[in-house]
Amino acid sequence: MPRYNPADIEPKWQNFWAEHETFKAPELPTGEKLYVLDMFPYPSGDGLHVGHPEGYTATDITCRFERMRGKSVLHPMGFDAFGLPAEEYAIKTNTPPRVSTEQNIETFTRQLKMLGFSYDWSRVLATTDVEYVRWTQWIFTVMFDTWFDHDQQKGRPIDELPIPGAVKLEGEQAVRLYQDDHRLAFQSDALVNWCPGLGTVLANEEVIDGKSERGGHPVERRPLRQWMLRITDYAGRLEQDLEGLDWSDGIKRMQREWIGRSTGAEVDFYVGRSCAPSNSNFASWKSARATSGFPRKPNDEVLRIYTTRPDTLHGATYMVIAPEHPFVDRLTVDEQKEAVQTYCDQAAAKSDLDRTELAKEKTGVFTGSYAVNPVNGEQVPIWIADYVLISYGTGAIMAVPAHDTRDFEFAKQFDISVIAVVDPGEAEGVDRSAVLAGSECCTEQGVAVNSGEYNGLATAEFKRRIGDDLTEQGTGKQATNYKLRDWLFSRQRFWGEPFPVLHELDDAGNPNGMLRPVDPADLPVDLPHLDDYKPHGRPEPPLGKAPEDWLYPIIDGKRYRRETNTMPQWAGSCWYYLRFIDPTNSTAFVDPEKEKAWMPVDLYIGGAEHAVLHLLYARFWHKVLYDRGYVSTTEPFQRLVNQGMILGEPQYHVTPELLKANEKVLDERGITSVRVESEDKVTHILKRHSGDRIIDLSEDQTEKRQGQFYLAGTEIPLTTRADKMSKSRGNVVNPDEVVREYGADSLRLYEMFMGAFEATKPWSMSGVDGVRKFLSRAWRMIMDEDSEDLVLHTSVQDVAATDEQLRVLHKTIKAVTSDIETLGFNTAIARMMEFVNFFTNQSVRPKIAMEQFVLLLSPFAPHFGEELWSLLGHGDTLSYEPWPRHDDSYLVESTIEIPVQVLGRLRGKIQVAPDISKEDLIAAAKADDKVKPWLEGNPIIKVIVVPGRLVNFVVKVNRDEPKS
RNA sequence: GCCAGAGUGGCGGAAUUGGCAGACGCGCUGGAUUCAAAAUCCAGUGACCGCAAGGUCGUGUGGGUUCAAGUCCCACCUCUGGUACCA
Repeated sequence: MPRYNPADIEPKWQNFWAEHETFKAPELPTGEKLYVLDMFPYPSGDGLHVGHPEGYTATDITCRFERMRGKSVLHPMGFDAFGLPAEEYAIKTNTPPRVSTEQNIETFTRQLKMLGFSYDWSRVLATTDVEYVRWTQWIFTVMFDTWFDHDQQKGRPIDELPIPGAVKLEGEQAVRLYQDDHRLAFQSDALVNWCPGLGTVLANEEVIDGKSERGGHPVERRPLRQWMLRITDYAGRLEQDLEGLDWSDGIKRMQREWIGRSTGAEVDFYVGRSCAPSNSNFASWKSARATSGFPRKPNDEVLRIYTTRPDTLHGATYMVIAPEHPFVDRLTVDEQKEAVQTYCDQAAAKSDLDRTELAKEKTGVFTGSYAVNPVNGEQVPIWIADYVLISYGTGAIMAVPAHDTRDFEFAKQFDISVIAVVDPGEAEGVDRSAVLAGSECCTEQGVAVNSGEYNGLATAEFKRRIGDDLTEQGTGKQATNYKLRDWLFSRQRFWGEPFPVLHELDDAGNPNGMLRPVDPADLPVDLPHLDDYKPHGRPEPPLGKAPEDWLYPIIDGKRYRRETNTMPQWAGSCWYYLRFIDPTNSTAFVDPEKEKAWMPVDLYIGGAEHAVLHLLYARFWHKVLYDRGYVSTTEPFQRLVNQGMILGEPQYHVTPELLKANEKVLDERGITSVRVESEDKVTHILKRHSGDRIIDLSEDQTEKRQGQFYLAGTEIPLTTRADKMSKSRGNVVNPDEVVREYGADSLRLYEMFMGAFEATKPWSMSGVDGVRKFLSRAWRMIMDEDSEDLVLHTSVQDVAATDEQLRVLHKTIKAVTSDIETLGFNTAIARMMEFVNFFTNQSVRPKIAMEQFVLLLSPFAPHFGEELWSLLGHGDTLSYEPWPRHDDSYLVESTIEIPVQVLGRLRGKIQVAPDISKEDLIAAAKADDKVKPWLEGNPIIKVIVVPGRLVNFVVKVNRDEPKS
């Protein structure tokens, strides 16, 4: 009695594929190429999550489908294995990170293979592989060797950097320092995100709401010397090139917002040498500027600000500089020194979290000095306030309270005058007179007032005019700014790539500030063995405790100290898609010919959580490699699709109050609960005992009345909600268990059947059961389950198909093919279910139809497909069988059903020939028994006919004579 | 607060873009098979009224456009994600 038994057939075919290297990709594509990539997993200690196989199955279906359509498919897999979580796990389990990482990779590999993905496993890599690290470090040296030429908008070799004569005169050291100052990889002393909980600094992208993305530890601002990558130089191109990419609008928008391009003007306000500049000094400064023009770098005489609204210059009633601004000291008058000092100290002590969450009320302090507004010669007071950030624009602003909400709040707080310079007109929701009187703030565009010669200009025109005027006067210029900050690239942890950089030491053994990249021939710089690599909460990296011979290499008689920071987790994932093309190359990171043949990635699938991290960083590295001639495309990932998140099964929640009030009732029913906290809310998930396990309530323990769920037979209201899978909620689904119980093909099929690929959707174990039943039904459609041996069902015969059978078959081929092309996997499966429902009822099932069906199903359920393909009498794998093609001529039906509406409501249905004429169709509709009564006594005004779809009669209803 | 996306039976979800709402699956009900059960097969299954034929209502809420609205427009509510002094 051979039933469908995945436990037998799945390992069998997995072994077959491995033995025959069925999915080995050619070195170079033969014919049309297709590079399909999954976001490689981070091999955590928990093993694969059911979220992983969702994307992996989607790419696998696409690959298997396209292989059958004759394309050369590259479909690799690897592991992103450096970084914090792996290291934390290693510490927790007290194993060296390399050992625990390798164990985790082994688990992941076993699980991935168990799911039957058609990866070319000969290309597998991990970012922690020494040979991989070598090339990650090599790419870093390329970044180190590159400066960004803003005129050409291109990264160029550092020895092409023009050195100013003055620097040259200072000697070789000065030249080297000047170069270091321009490299894409450089060191900086800026304020960084220091996370004591993790014992490392973090990139801006890794800080969310003032907490670390990993672990949610608080993050504080600290000045520390760190390695940075000059991603801001590429901000313009990173934004622009999004245009040509086939990504979802959502992800593009998120990247655009993160890059945060804005255009406006930089304007110099005269501050002179004294704290209250005089009019005559201002006048002479202004006339000097008219001839000298706007300097690239401002001197001490001016305070340079950035604004997106140069049209509101006349409304600037005060200025603000950030507490960290270099002019704070010299602009502070003696009487204000103490107050300013106190304020700046407070601001420095504030964490990012304090600055944002406690930002309800504006704070600030007056410096006592004034600047002169270049457009009208007015003196305006200069304040210090932490609502201005040192890291954006010039760290200083002109404040226009009438037309900027933040400035308005500040002005109200400190009683500063408000002058309206934009008349918003009679717009809805705007109190025009209040705005003009300065008692309300309006940020909308409008027409200029109180702006001297500019009065009457519309905002856009004003901006253009004043931009030109400022340029001519040498007091300002158009400027573009980005929210994006340079990428903080070093970490004070052990488990990452060591920087291939050496610090030159002087005779006393101290670094002299000179850097030397490690020679490419000496790469990789491997991690040394450390007995203790644990973080200690201080910013000194653990590699500082490395053995002397590692830490202090001697080259050409010179002693160096190695850089002891390590690279962040993101380094390895920035270029892995390139290494997959040529994973064993020992002379280059990728062979140029192969790179050209396979790139770009045609389909990239992964979670949306990488929108501003991995996807931004990888694009940046790719552009640098492109500029330096190492890759042939400007963008790495042509088409990107984000899979939706898979949530746990819905669970029943009650509020803490209800739980307390109903303790007794719940107890009597053997119901227990699990407390969960999310954000600031606390709820309790109701659970019950099953043996010695605690599981979720069953459906019949609840009931729905008037749209509200209650605990069955009680008045206790329940909220039902599907949440992210987490151990604390007890709703994590383990793929191993699913495969054991239902098989890999069922898991794959279910993940695709759950709903739209990009939608968030809840897990349901009975849904897995449903697709498993479908596979069993499909098995029985072809195989005789009652026989002792593996024989075909007697209905499966080598005969021609009937017209109806052909129609069903070709309809299915057509639908499944186009659904796979658009990643509409759920509906493709529904169509195949319909096919099985139809053919199970056929007493004769043409073998050819069964074979075509098996081919259609095989990308979804590959083990099932291979097994039946072989039972249908084929000797080899079906992986390269031609994909079934549909023939439209089989799809035509002899009669079609047309709905007939009267006044837009369905009143009848008629059977007609598909090619019926309009007139005949109307006549047939009128004649229909169900339709007739609705037309009687009501004159037809209009008839709407949509050929092949419907007929709709628009009638004049005669109210006086109701129809009988 | 701002910016996206979503809200469809008891549940997961379909719906060629304005043309028969609820495909497909789960669950449920009834029947067949069985000593019995599991499995399987068949039928039914949005709500309400009706013996029935049939009718009325129905895609978060309220309005609108249209012969026709889940789909388009306006206002609002709820949920999910992103973002948060970026001048």
